[in-house]
Amino acid sequence: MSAKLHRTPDHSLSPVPLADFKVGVDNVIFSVDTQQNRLLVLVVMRPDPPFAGYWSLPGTLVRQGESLEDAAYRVLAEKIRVNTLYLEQLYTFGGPDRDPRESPTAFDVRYLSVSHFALVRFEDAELIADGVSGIAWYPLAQVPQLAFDHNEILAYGYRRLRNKLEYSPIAFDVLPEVFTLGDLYQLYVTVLGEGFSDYSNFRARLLKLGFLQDTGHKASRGAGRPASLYRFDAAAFEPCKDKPMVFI
Amino acid sequence: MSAKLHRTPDHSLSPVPLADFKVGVDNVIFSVDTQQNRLLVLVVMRPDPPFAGYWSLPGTLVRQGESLEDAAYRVLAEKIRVNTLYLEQLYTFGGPDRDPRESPTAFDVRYLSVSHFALVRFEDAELIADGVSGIAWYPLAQVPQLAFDHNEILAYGYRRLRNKLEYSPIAFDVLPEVFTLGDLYQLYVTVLGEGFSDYSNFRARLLKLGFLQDTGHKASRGAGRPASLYRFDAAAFEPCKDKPMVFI
DNA sequence: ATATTTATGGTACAAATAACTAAAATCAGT
DNA sequence: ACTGATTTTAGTTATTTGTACCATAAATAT
Repeated sequence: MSAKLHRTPDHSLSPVPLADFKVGVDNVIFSVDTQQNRLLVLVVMRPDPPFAGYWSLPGTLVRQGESLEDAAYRVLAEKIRVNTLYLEQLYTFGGPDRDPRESPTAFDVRYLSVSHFALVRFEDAELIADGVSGIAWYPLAQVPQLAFDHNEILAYGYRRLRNKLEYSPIAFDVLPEVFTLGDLYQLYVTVLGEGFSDYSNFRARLLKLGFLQDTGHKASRGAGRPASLYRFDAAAFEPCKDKPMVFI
Repeated sequence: MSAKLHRTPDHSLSPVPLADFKVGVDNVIFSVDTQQNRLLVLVVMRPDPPFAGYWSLPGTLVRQGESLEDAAYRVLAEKIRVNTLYLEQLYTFGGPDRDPRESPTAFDVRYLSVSHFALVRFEDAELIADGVSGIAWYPLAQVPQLAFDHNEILAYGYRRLRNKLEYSPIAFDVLPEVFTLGDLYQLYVTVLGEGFSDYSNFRARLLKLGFLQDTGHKASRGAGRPASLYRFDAAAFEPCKDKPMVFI
């Protein structure tokens, strides 16, 4: 708790001590099990203090020479093997007292978390169990109390997921390469609930937007007329950038 | 550049050196001069290196015991005297090499910027000239090259401003307490350009949404029929939370 | 075969948006 | 005090878009 003089960038000499930070990234990683229609969140068990024995969002501290995004990708790669994914920055949580390592007496180090939001394909995703700490997909509704302020971060991520689903083509980062319109609709229902158009109107709208290309193949799984299989056409999506996909 | 062993939270002993950070906040502070219909950004002159003599976004480094938001408010209060304003977190810029103080040889300290987005009423805002460094409102189009990656941050802030204007009642944080529908329309035009509804349809929509209460008074400034003065009714806005105000 | 299930392709109605027209209330100048 | 310019206000109308609902097609299960 040294109260030395620090040189600030704007003025000459200031008696106000600056905080020293370690910066972490914590990832809210979502996936959707399209078989069971469940929205899943990736959590890892903390073996060491603080919060030993608690589940938490997968995170790490940023290393020398590493960008925030690099760190976020690294965490992801340590926990899960995927080839495709979506990732963006979410929000930065940085109040004092958010990490017990920095309180109550020590003003030495602050821990700040730059949270990220990621989506992976459930089928492709292979969890990496390192034997030391647990790792698991949790259905969103059943996520227990997490370490630190991670429940708050998760809530923030879920809000972002819902918003993005409305305007962005992120659904296609979660679905398999080819999918039926029924799959797509179910995905929206699993994440958003039932508060939007019925299947028929959803269908009509998506097809009219014109970025779903029919593969010509059919999917037949059990009863019912076989559904056409579609593929997302990223180029054809461009004009639809600002148009909503669904109306919540 | 010590390569000591660091204790990481998740594992035992790791030879990977973590980065040490100073955390800054940089504010994109917008205002609108409703007299001259100009969108303005607040910039300050840097008296000291790095980037001495460059304009930059007003920023500061986070102090011990201070939250990110507190730091953002502090910067604002140091530069400008206002009673009402809007402020929210924008994005966190944290790559290595974004601050010359951390490169090229030194891995000692990284500088990370948690940018914030703020709106103030131009009439209320009184700039605080501390004599040492300059401070000025710049029309957005005429902002020169700024220090660090601040032009990028500014671009990000402007995108946020446009998006918020579509769905949030932030216009009323910039306008005076009472205003005419013409004022409101002009504000939207200055920020968004001409790419949306004409005045007549804008008017009809806003009035129908029902959160503008007529004060009963009229504004007469020069030629033309005097316009009714309105006030924003925050309570009545609630139901309109998700409805767009304009269509871009 | 017949019922059941799921996919597909519609229609009809209500609501919202965009383009446009006209009237009302002021001012500036003659 | 009339005239024209200017700005606010108040509509009308055509077109598009969203919603609710229905009919048929193509498969499976019994």
